[in-house]
Amino acid sequence: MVVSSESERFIADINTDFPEWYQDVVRKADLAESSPVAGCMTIKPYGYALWENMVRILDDAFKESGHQNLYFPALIPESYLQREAEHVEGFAPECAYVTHGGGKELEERLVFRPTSETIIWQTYARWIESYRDLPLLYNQWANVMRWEMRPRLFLRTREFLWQEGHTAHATQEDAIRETLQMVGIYRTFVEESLALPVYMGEKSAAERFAGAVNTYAIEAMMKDRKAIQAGTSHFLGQNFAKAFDVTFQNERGEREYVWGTSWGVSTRLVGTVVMGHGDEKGLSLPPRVAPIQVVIVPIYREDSKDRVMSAAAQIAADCRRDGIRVKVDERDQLKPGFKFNDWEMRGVPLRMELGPKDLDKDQCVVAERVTGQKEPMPLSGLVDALARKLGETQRAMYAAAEVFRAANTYDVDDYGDLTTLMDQGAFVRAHWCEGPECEAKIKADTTATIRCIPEELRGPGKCVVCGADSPGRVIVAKAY
RNA sequence: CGGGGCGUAGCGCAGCCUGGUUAGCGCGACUGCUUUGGGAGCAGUAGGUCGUUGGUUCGAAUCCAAUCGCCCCGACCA
Repeated sequence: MVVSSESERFIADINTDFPEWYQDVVRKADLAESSPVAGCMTIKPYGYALWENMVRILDDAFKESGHQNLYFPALIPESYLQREAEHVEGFAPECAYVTHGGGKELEERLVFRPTSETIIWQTYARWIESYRDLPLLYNQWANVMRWEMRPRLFLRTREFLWQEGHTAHATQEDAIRETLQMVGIYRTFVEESLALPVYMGEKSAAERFAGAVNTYAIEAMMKDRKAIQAGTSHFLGQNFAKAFDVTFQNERGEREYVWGTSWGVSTRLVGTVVMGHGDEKGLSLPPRVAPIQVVIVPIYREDSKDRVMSAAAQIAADCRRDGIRVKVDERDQLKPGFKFNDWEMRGVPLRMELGPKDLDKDQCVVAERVTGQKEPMPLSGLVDALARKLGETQRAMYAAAEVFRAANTYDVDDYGDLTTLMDQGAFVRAHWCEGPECEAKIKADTTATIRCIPEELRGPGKCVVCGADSPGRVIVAKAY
């Protein structure tokens, strides 16, 4: 416990003060800071590099599945937003407006997009005429604005970065297939690249996207045992097609409304990684998205400096050639011990210590961020060994997150047990009759919500609230 | 928007209750020397409209009012 009391000088204790810990890590790991405008954030280079790595992997997956990127403007005429009744009701309270331009008040106010369905469907109406134009599989990377009342860096900011896919299809089946495909891509990304297991399933009616027929989501467990929605995919039915009159002629020459989907993930994924893997030492990043995968800390005296530094530079060059993201910590005024702690706090998966004693033995010492284990490694074949170790770390982090989630997930059939567990923080798998009253009661009693309805938990039982027949268990948890 | 807490150097804080020289301390920054395998030492230097506005007073970081912002808990949310 000496270690944790030492650490308290730098970041708050993750076990006793999680929100403070989160703030400390985001700021001291140099991910982001708050801005002069309340609720907005400045994403710093280290945090942005993390986001860029996520973007690259996702963007590749979108393109491999046949999607193209495009870009719609940030400003939307207010009247567009009002075309779809449920949609406007859902978003109106959190819209920000542009009212003046060129020194004059505008004739029609412009909404800074809270999401782009309206302007996109307005446009799709002109782009789609025939079944030959379908499907339309488009995505955009953009910023959006929602005037949230309680902002937190990355988790809930008024402006954030995201991607929003908007597709149009000739048939309901195609649109549903697309909706499920995309939430599946998100699941693969979060599990394989962010090393966090998720529950994937449909949202309850109360949690559904405003304007959607069905919403699917992936939910991950954070270190405080709360849930975070890491990605969503919506089957829009023909709601927006009807609101914006988007029709096509089918092969028989008949007019039909198109079927739509939309899906997105945001910079909230950065907060998800922070809270999903962080520990008492700070940030801990999965190798696949870590901006720096290996940091080399050179150790030397004046007489051995040149020798160590040139060896470090050589190793770094070899790593880069094989696609490993490596950095040599050349800061001359800091002691190695400080650097060890600094890079651990910033979540770098592997640290290499390289000093004269190592060079004498043609080796280096490599420490793992997750386990704290140190081991000597020979310089010959080093790059392959590092690549292997990065892969092991990626898998170990997923396994650890899975163990943590399993230890905090309970099948519950008694309502009293459910409320007790929600006070402690946990995922509860409980039967639910699908009645909105029972869902509302859980929320009123515990502030927890039904996060999603996973397919793999389907099966008959009795509702944990009212005892009526239930078609399956759902995930109940407090959420971000 | 309701409840609670807080705004003093880049960061963290003391000073305020009980008004009074030149507003302090730690960390960080800068310079020099010595150091460097788990958070270095010494010496020196720089850095402040005390959140903002107004009021009380001979005199305000300190008392009063308003206002802005931040954090936590609730309602809302990617």
